[in-house]
Amino acid sequence: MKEENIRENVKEVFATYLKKHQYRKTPERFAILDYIYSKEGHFHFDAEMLFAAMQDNYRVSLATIYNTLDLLEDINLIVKHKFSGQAAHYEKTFGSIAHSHLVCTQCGKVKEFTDKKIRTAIQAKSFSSFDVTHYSVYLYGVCKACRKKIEEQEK
Amino acid sequence: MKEENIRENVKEVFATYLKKHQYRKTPERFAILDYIYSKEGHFHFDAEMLFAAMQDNYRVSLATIYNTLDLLEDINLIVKHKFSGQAAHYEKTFGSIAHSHLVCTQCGKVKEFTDKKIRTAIQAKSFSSFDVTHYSVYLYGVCKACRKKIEEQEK
DNA sequence: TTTGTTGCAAAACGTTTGCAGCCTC
DNA sequence: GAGGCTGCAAACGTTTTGCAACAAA
Repeated sequence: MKEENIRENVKEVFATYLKKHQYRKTPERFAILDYIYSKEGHFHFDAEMLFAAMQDNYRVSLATIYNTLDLLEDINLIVKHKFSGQAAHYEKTFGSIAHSHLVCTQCGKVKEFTDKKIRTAIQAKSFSSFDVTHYSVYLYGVCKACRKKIEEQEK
Repeated sequence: MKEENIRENVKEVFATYLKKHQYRKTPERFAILDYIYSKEGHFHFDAEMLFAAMQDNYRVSLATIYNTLDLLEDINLIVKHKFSGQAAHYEKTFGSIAHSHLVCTQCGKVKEFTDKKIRTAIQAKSFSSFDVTHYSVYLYGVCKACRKKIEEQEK
């Protein structure tokens, strides 16, 4: 699916969800969704970043951002990650391939990678008493830059 | 390795680490480590629980607990999990088989499971510019109990 | 003796909540 | 017009920090 279509499609998904639950279609909610899906690639963000970045386009309060992120998480239009840092990170899911994360325990940087074997192994798994909607894989370790720093320190 | 040996072994690992970095071997630090490794199976805990539970044996402040948990995380004697809830959860790693987590997005309950295919697929992966030390797999979804509740609500 | 570590309390941080006014339905 | 939603600020729970007293090396 093309980027453009996705951007429209997720709006529909959100609208349908809101209608079903008799929640209201407010401009704030759609502004937030659209901002997130206007970004290409694996756009990682937290609530504060979104708040700051959106000031230019459409002004919304932090409380509303949190509220809306919760709704979007409910319908799996975004995923919430809790890496080791303080703030929760979010990323859009629709139209993106399931991927895993490399998290550097030294500097906290996060990189994505995809691996077919991992994806297949996880998707093959099923449970009688649990309906899986999505998943996250985190590999922790030390990135090249931090490895170098450590080696230099040890000299 | 027997449980008893593990309990002794991790103390050595910790002691070696402390010595290497010229940190001090305080009774508080070893009391915390030993308490964690005195529990059998996949012992999940957060800082507050540990603080409360340890009062009987050896009194330590919350600040020291956080300090020590950080050190133990550094040497991978424990893993830190950040589920969607509030407080970070920890669990011991030494002597336990790598496992994945099922997280219910409704009630927040966490169950463990092991899957050889997933384990193999992840362990087979290697990176030229990243040294993996450990990993976490989370499958999100809805557990049986919550599924029932939702179905009843929809009637 | 030196200096890292502790306990305590206060501060910091991300997130949630209460409330008055607003705007969708 | 009714009631959900917003922005604001205050409150919350977890984690970190500053500091004086303490204790490991």
